[in-house]
Amino acid sequence: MQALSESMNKRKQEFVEKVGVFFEEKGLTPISARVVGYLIIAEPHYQSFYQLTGILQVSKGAISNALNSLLQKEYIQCVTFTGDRKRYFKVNTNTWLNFLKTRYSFFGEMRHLLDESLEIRSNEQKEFNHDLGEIRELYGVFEKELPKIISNWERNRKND
Amino acid sequence: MQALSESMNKRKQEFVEKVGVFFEEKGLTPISARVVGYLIIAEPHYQSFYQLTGILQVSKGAISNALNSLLQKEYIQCVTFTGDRKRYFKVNTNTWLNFLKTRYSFFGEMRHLLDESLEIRSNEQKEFNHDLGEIRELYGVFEKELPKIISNWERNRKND
DNA sequence: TTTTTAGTTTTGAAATAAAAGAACTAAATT
DNA sequence: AATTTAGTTCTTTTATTTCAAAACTAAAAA
Repeated sequence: MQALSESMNKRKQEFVEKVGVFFEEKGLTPISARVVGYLIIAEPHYQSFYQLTGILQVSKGAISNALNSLLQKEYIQCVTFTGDRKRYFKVNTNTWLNFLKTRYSFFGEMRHLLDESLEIRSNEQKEFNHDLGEIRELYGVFEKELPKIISNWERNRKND
Repeated sequence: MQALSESMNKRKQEFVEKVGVFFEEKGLTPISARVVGYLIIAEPHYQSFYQLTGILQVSKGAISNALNSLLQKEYIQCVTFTGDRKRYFKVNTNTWLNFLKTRYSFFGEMRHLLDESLEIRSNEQKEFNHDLGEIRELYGVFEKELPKIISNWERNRKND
């Protein structure tokens, strides 16, 4: 079992901080965001509940909530080892792919909202309606092209 | 000057509500999000401070803050008319294009964070490092392809 | 000059959210 | 059976956010 006081070097600390800010902006709580940041650079890349409370200096309750919410969002997953009761947590690399999928669902939702707005609007203000229509088009293009980029990449990946 | 009690029909109200939820998820406050929702379907597509307080039933202070924060984020812009002291607000269609640019800056930031994590990590845990590297690749591809999609669309647009 | 208009800023209340800490629980160990 | 481990859940504290209401301000109109 590692010492609770085990700490990170400056570069790692700054990295955790930076990823923390990034994912806070994306809607995670500060602690969840820092857990993700730390797990990206942790060695080994899986860390126990206990290690996380120690290295991030937060309460058990807070880590428990953070880990469970991250598990539920599939940012992380857990692994276990025979003869060790503890659960270890690591970032779910597949989910980082899913992030991209979420992002293209954003384009779809956006396109849909713009469709609906055009249905609602009269056809006065033609110029404004035209602008909305153009943007709708662009979101539609994204919606169509992004999956292609992903599946292209997936195909190349298999041929490694 | 329009009556303060002017109200929306059900469909419009639901639309405002829906866009409201959507943009709240993206980090706007409820009132800001509803302002955006309303401006998308408002006729005319520009609306005054006073009209917004009336139709959305919120205080002047709240609208003032909402409008200023939306202006700063460039979700909206204001227009004026000669002989009318009031400022009118409308959604900034250019910014909806910028949203996409913001989104591809996301891919760049993400790619950058993954680069840095690979620098920090030792080359033990080769498999995990390999996974991170692959994801980094994909984000890199997005970072490169999205601008192409946008400029393609911009080219077609001019040729209308 | 006084009043009105078109907002802004300040104040404060209410709601919500994040996290600490303590009490709890279920499984494993002794 | 008693204790330890590995967490979870509950309670409380603190901080932050969101908004209404009222006080304020600067420009325009009367």
